[in-house]
Amino acid sequence: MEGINVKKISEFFKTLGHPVRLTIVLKLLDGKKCVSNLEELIKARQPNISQHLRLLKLNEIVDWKQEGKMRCYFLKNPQVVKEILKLFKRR
Amino acid sequence: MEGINVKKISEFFKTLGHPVRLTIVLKLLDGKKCVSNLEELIKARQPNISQHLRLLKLNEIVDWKQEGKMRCYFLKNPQVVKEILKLFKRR
DNA sequence: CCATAATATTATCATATTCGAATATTTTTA
DNA sequence: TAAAAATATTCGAATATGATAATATTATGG
Repeated sequence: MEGINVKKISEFFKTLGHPVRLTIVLKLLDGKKCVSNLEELIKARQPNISQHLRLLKLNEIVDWKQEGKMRCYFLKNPQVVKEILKLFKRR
Repeated sequence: MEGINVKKISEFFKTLGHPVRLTIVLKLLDGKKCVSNLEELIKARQPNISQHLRLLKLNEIVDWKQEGKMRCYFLKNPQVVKEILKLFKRR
């Protein structure tokens, strides 16, 4: 409890604590996707998706790489996301 | 992704995504505590702590039992909390 | 270099969350 | 049963967050 950065951890959870952001993360479990892919998969507008992606990036949940004219986002650690979701089911 | 209740999962994370609530959860890892205990351990006022405990209860993260004149809160599944925190470190 | 496709940023408004103060409720004990 | 201790609830103001529209930026192909 002493060496623990409560602020950082709670921000991490807060980041996952929004339905659109969580949906993005779940979609990315299938593999990397560029913004326009996500736009088709999620009921949200492009600027909104970009805003959420920004937060996911800030919290080190996703990263991206440029591919042609598209920016493709992917999970930094898919395994951790999978296991967190598994734990949720046992909560 | 189909059988997944995005709303419920994101609310679960959102609940953990507040520094005071996360602190409460971390304190409860040491064992059950009544509200006045938590009041001593956390820099927040009693009504505020009760408000956060209410959310933690609604999201099935904690439960309580009456002990004398005190209401003692405990984690419903400490093991899951421990493992989620462990995963955070590997994120 | 220019046009365009793809994505990001900003400003703004609406809504949600949070905290404190005041008050209510509940439980126990005198 | 009345008082006191412990906790919960309600309300309001301040702040934070979210979505949209409008605009800006960036990268690539021509």
